[in-house]
Amino acid sequence: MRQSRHLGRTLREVPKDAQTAAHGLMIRAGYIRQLSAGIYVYMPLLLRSLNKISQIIREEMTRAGSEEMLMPAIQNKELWEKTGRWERYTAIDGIMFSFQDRRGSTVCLGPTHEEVITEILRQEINSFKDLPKNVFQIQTKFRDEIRPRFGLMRAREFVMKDAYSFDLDEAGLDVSYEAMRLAYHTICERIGFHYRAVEADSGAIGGSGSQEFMVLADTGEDTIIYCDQCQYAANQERAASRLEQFTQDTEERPMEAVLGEGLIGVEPLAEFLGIPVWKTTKTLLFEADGNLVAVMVRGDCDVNEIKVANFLGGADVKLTAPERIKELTGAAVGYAGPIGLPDNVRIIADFDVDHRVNFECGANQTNYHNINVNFGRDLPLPEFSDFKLAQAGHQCPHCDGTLQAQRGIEVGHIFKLGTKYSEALKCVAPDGQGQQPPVVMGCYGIGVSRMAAACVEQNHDDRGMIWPIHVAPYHVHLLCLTPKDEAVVARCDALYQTLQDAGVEVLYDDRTARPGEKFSDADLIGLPIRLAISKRTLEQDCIEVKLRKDADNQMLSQEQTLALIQEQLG
RNA sequence: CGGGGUGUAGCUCAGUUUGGCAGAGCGCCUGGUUUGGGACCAGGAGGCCGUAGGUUCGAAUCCUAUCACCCCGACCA
Repeated sequence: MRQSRHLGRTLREVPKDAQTAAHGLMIRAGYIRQLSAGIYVYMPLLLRSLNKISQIIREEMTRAGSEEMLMPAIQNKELWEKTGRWERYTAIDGIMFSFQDRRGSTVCLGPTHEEVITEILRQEINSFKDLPKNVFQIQTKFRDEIRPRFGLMRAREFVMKDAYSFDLDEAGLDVSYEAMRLAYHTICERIGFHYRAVEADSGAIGGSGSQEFMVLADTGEDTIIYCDQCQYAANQERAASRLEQFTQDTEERPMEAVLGEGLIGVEPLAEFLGIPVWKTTKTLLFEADGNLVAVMVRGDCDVNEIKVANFLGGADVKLTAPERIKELTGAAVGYAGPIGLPDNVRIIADFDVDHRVNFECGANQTNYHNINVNFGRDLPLPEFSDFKLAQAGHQCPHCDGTLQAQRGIEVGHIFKLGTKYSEALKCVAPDGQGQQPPVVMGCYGIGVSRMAAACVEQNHDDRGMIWPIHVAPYHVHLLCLTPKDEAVVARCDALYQTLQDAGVEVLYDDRTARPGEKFSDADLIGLPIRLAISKRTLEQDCIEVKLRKDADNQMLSQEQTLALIQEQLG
């Protein structure tokens, strides 16, 4: 492509809307233009990268036995009502765009396609012999995100690959899931990501097992918890951890309420009371689908709200408002405790709250703290489960290692869905013996446009992008540095043709700009191989070659240049 | 949804407090000098000041409404 004809000019100044370095680079380099909040135009350079990422995904999905199809973006309300998700996605979460058509029917723009594909499979499957099936599509998805962010990273309209597997039983699902898992690893490796697969929470979509594929980047919206000794890695939403255990007092002391004014936070509290922080207890009040729940965790921990929600059967869990806390506890916020709460408050506690002798907790009275509290004597045993947020520094749940934390961008997520959708939509596989069991489903998503954003996020410097060659918009950026010199132009034109004939994708900067501007634009656009030709290189009968990721350039003959390009493409 | 902020030239922003000719830098166009990391000189084009209404002799500026975008929070396959 001749750059003089290319659409997508570069900007010298960073647009004010840029929220991350990579987001700013995408705008400055002419890859994206914003149309409205979270809605972007994919300019020619970006589209080429998206197509390459899509092609890699397409090849690996096909290789793994999935078949490509394409479903409509517009879906009808009735289908979503059958699975009970209409209300959740529109009224409660408000994430789905919906509107009325000419005839007054309510329709939506698909944020995901479980309903549609399950409905289709219901029609297509007549026997257990028709299974398994696995299909995928690469398509624009619509989600009215509450807070679009970071350009393509969290957009309201975006490109997604979604795949769905249909099996006779759990064992079949395991096979399908494993094939997808391996394909996802291959896809990430081919694109060139520095990434990690982690255990994940399956969230509102439902189901049992799930893993996320996380591209490692400090600007990622998710936190990954991983072990420094074994292979354990999980999204912080899901991660388990063990806490350091301490020697307990040998005898129980009498409980008492201690006055300690204005103590904010567990450290000052522990210091004031003369006890270790691990003896303190945080009690947080939540409303779960309207029911009150008090959650206790050890003072040196935080509550993982997702674990609480899962424990309560997928309830909508929210921290209780301060005014309500005052009503319930009779104390200012910060003094809630398990003793003396109203009867309608269900008390649940993290495992590590237990097995402590003479611990502290809030007294439900402003400025008062109960010390030397003991389960069984001062209050009944609450329901125990895992409610704490795993943090760096905690111990690994599987070995003696210490957990570490790192930020990640979720580019892929694979789920074992089970029969939630097939049951709701009656997608069954007659077994020939009179039974009609629902098919067992899996679903597998990849954020295609998010992958492009993650790629830039992970590969850039202060001057611009540094694309991995297999997803770069073009392989080579050819710069004609002296566009007024006919001999130089002729040489560039010839090389441009030669490269294209050899199957090399070239962006040819034939503009009448000064060399400095061309170098800056080349750095910004970030194509992996830069070739420069000028009067100077012509005199030496060679080409100046520079890899975007390297600091130095080299003068090579045309043969050497072609060889180097082939080597890079290999 | 709650709190805050911003809408003025293609981009980044002054000007609004205290009403009085519509501004700067970058970019763009023309001519000239330059020519390997966004060069210099001279000249030029370009804005219904987000939109609608109001106050006023006079509104980018004050008032009201409204729309859009951004940030923080809540929330979020």
